[in-house]
Amino acid sequence: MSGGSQGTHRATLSHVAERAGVSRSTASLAFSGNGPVSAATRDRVLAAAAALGYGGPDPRARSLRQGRSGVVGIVFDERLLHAFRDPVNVQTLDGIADGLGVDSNGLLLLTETGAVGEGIRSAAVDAAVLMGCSTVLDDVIASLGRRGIPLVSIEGGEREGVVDIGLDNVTASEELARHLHELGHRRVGTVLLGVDPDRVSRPVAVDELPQITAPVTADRLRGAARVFPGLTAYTAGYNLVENGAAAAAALLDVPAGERPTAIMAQSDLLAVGVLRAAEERGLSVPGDLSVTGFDGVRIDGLTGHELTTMRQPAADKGRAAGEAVAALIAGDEAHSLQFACELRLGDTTGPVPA
Amino acid sequence: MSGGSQGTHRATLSHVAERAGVSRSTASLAFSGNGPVSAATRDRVLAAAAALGYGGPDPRARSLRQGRSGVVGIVFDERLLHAFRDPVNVQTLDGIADGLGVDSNGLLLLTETGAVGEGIRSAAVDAAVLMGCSTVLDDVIASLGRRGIPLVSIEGGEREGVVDIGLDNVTASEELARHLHELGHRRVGTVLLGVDPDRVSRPVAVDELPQITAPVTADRLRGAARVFPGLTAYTAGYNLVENGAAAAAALLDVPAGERPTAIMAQSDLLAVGVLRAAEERGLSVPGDLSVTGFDGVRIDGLTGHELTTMRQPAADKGRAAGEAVAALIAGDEAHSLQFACELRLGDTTGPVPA
DNA sequence: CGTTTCGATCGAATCGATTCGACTACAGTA
DNA sequence: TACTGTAGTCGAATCGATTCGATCGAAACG
Repeated sequence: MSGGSQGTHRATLSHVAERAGVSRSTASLAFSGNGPVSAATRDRVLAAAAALGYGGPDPRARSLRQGRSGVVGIVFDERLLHAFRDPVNVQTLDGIADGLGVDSNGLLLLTETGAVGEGIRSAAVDAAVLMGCSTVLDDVIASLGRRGIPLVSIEGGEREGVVDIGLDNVTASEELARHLHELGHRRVGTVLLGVDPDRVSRPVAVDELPQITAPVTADRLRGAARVFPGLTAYTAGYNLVENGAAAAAALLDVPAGERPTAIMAQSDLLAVGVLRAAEERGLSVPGDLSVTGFDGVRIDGLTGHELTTMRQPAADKGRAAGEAVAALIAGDEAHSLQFACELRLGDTTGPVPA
Repeated sequence: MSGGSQGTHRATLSHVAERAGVSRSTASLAFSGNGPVSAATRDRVLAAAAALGYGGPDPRARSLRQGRSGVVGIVFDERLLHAFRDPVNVQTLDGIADGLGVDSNGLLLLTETGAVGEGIRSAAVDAAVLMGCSTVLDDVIASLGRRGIPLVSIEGGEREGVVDIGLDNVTASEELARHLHELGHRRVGTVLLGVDPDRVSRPVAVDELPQITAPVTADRLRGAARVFPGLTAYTAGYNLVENGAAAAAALLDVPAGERPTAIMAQSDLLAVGVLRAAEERGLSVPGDLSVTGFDGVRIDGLTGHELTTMRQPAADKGRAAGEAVAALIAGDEAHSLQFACELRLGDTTGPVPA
């Protein structure tokens, strides 16, 4: 099979109109159904189109004239591979598609890979959803804002001119911490999501909190620190199981007396990594170590444990974002929104070891 | 935070040109850098743009004039939620982004949810990659073909005018089957991916093979049937763990003498479901039942087993598709391609029970 | 000094549709 | 019969850029 070479000139609406013996405007009406056109005329136009192999109005011209493309941009600050390995993002995306409804012409994925840089500036989108929250996006926001493109962020924190859809991360995280506290835990570690665009894996001091540019990370840490002011934090960089395991290793491989009795992972994916690290070290969960996650996603194939975690309504979040986008495009107002999480007790947390 | 109401009229290149005291054409050159423009002039233009809050050339107008948008459509025939739960699709997508390179302006996701129907026809894409293979796509292919838009399919089988990037599914599957055969297995079941757009979960007779519209499913079944002509097949509909478990249940819950000694799942996700179903029934793997998968994806959190499977180069496949698209857009030729899979022995297959 | 050359700029055509206001019949109404 | 309303159609303006060929001035050259 081969391809390429799209023949000579392609038929346009003018050709169709000429062949059907009507004006361009009438032909246009026949296709869009926006004006009164007699059945006979419409049939003639459609027949002419078929004869010429005309594939319908050119979306480029249409969107120029109408001033909108029906496309919504989804901006990530990492590779798709990483973004979509996280079920939360996938659920959110699905929710967005759902919330946008049938008027949408699709979601335009804009990523680090050569697209955010230029792509975001030269993509014909009617609105954009920001799924990352790195500072790289500041440029994007300014650029799109100047073009008058409505913006909605997911877990991006409050920003001027951007509608944000998020979670009650602080209180949710605090609730998890309180659960551990009630079980008697006092020496607690936490595995953080990325703290900055570099995504380096490293220890983080609690007093670095103000410098953390990712709102999710900062808020979840803040909530935990309310209960455990002296907790040890280590950032995993990427939200992947292996990074969770690496971070957990750093927290666990310390003199026995300093080892935390509980680790709060900022996501379920990271928590699975923590579980794995514990297993490798012969630590029983929750006997020797309690582990909590965050998100409440189903992780396929995770057997043997039911994770204690906060369930977040990712799909609802996405749907809300989609609806906000639709409203903004329609010229209506939309407001920032925070969803509540729900504690789900599993079997990975237990009383502090004696 | 709220939004909406994009003020009055937005600045255009003409306004910028006027304010900078140059012609529109010069202003355009200053932005695109496509012609000789003196540094002084360019500065004046950029300054005028900044003063007016001009956000750069309108992508809609640009794409109309240039005849291309830089956007590549990715067509799915299912919800994003399902599509992206499969790591293979995610890897492939990432590969596509990679293969397209930096000229790309992003990937436009077109899905069942209100987008394939109309969206695909009214989306300004330079080319499209077909990721599903249901017959729904036939319309799409015709429609896009008429518009002269190059098409590349992933595992779509040979089609007139479409470049296909796939795998050696038949021989790969046969190799897996042969492995089981060498271990002594004779009574074998298989869990199929979807066989038709309905995605119903049901038993499938081997002589239904010609009617299976999904090439992947058909080819993998064909390969297995070469070794085990009488194998029992059950289609899972969707490629999800729970569907795999349900299909496995149907294969396992039969009189003891008829129960298969091995189950070949057409994907790793389905295989995990099979493992789960076996576990629920107290069957040991590979003691009582051997299980094979397909894909060789890392399934986060799958512990306790190393799946015997065929590793497929999903990212390479995606990259090849991306490169094919890039070539077609550039007017070059591109050719269909089949990648080879590689057998990876795990601990889920063993000798047939005595 | 006249001519060529080249860099910088400009005017105008063009991409392919949508849409608004105007125009024409023709039907219905008083 | 004259008038109004409406369905159907058309012409022309418009969306906002890119790009080709022409023009113009100055520098380089013989």
